[in-house]
Amino acid sequence: MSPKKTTKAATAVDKRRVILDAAIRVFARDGFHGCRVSDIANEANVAYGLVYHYFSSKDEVLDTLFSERWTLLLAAIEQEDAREAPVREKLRAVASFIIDSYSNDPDLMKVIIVEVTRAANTFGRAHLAEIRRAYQGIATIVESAQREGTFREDVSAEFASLFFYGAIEQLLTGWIFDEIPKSREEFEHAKDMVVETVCGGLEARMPEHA
Amino acid sequence: MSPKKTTKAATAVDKRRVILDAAIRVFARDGFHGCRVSDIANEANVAYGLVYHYFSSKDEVLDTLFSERWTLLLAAIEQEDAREAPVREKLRAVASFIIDSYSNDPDLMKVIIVEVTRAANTFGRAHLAEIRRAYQGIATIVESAQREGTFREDVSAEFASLFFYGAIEQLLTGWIFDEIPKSREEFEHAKDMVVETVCGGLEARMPEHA
DNA sequence: GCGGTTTGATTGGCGAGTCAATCGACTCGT
DNA sequence: ACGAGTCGATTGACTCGCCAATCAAACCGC
Repeated sequence: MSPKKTTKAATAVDKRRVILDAAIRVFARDGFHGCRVSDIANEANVAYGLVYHYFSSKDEVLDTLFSERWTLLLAAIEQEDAREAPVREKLRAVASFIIDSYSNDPDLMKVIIVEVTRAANTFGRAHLAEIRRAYQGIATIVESAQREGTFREDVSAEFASLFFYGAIEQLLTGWIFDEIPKSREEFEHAKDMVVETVCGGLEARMPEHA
Repeated sequence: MSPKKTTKAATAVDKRRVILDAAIRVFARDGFHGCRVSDIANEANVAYGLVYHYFSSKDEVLDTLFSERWTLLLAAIEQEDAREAPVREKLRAVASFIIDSYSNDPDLMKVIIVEVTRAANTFGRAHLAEIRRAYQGIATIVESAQREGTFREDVSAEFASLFFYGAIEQLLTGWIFDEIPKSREEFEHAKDMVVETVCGGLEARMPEHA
């Protein structure tokens, strides 16, 4: 099913990978609809037809890029979910994972967010289930915090997870469209701020009203 | 520049409007890229060419839909901004405006969010300035709350506004893709929860640490 | 010389945008 | 009143470029 160098090895590069990496750059630059398959082939220095040797369609290239990465995110969330630690720490780890993903590979994250996550009409539809799993993972983390009394219960875990994810996505969107500066420090600072804000809003208040 | 019925009036419907309304339905159903101009014309029961009589391109139809509505949002934000009232109330009004817009015209909001706001690559680019103005308006509201001590200052107004808007947008996205139930009560409840969560996280804490 | 890889010219269909022709409301001269 | 003339609104067949996808042939590595 999957290609590769079982025998090839050594000098031969994995062309499939080369194509995927080129696609990331092209999709990020021109958008999925704004580029031609030949642009991808060119960027990869590969013949047009080879793209179709490895992928059955232009869509499948995007699908693959998305799934590859999203799987990692899901794993990260599930791992935090299982861990024994304060909520803040868990959520901070999730925020950190997403933001680091962006800082390490802005193009890929741009493609995932702009072309898949947000374009849920066209593509997202196919990936809705995977996307939903991420929300649910976060919701699970929130729920356990509610159960142990750290988080208030009048904001449902489901909504809380949407807010949390939404805030982070908006952050990335800001970076993607150069609305806000991107530097190592900004990224770190941003993590603190999202977690502070959302967790702050979700934490159960001491009986201190007035 | 603008169309007619100065004399026409009465029976004559404003075809331009009919086309726009049809476009909302078609864009919402099939997506901007997934539909043909002829689909819009058909839905509007109007000849193909008429679309081009009123709009110079398919893009312009979408642009018009976006701007029409976004202008209202900006006005609402600016109005709240100017008003003398507690932050929570102002932000609640903004959240309310957006969520009500969705509940009154889900298709239009779907189009705006899915095809413009989030597709900032293609279209958003053109509307980035307008979109930014919304963020800035919200940020201004946050700033004034910081100045008067209601909101903490270690979460910048700029980021706070991103979180706030992001949370709301994610909410709409959830509704758009049927991830969460949509009923009058859900909408109201959702407003409370976003505002509670975000404002809760942004409010200055009483010197109560431990 | 066989099986998997790589090539790129070719094709087929599609859809945005054009345009020339018709329609019909309103004007105005008689 | 009436009809010829005007001009914007409306029509839909057609063009034209583009691009996803195919495919037959060349090209290895073993």
